[in-house]
Amino acid sequence: MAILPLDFYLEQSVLTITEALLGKLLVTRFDNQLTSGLIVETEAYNGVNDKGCHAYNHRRTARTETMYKRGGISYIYLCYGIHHLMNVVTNEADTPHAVLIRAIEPQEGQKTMQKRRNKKKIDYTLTSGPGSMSQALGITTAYNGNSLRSKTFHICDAGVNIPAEQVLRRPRVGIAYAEEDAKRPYRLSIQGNPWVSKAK
DNA sequence: CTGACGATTCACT
DNA sequence: GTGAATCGTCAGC
Repeated sequence: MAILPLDFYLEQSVLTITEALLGKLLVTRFDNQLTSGLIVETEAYNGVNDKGCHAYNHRRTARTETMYKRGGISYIYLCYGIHHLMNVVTNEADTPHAVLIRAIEPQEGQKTMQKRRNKKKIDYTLTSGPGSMSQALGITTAYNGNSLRSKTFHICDAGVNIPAEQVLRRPRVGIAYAEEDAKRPYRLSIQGNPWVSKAK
């Protein structure tokens, strides 16, 4: 399967990429354990004018520096001291756009994911929600800033096409501080897919 | 140096 | 439905 080319990540509109990532395959091969899943839920963070974005108003700190790099890499940070949240950095350097990957539909390595998640049974909570998804794929802040076009960490075109009418658009949650920007329909998912995280 | 807090999840009532 | 977990980040002093 074809790893997405650099050009895919340099598109100007982060919303376009947020939609295009639905149906793509996210793959990790950490600790020699192959795990992968189809992306079913994404969220756009639209740079310096988006109050929900860590880089709002050109905020530039050690943490946000990753988002200011050229697209095609990961931006991973620790949330609530527990959860490793993974984003896809897009656009050219100095344009801090990112797409949060919120949920996947498991493909390869489901046993490994189950073990990492410490679950007795596989159910829809295995990879649903950004913290859970990262845990299942073994993604941690240790991989922050890494290329998404490497052997061990990449996104491929799985030949799955999601028609526009199957794309559900909802407001982002958990960012009340973003005020009016919190209401924007930046949270995208595949309509009817059971692996999408529960809307709050 | 200090303290408040978070792009969440889970156990428990 | 409610609250705890848990620690890096960031603004302010």
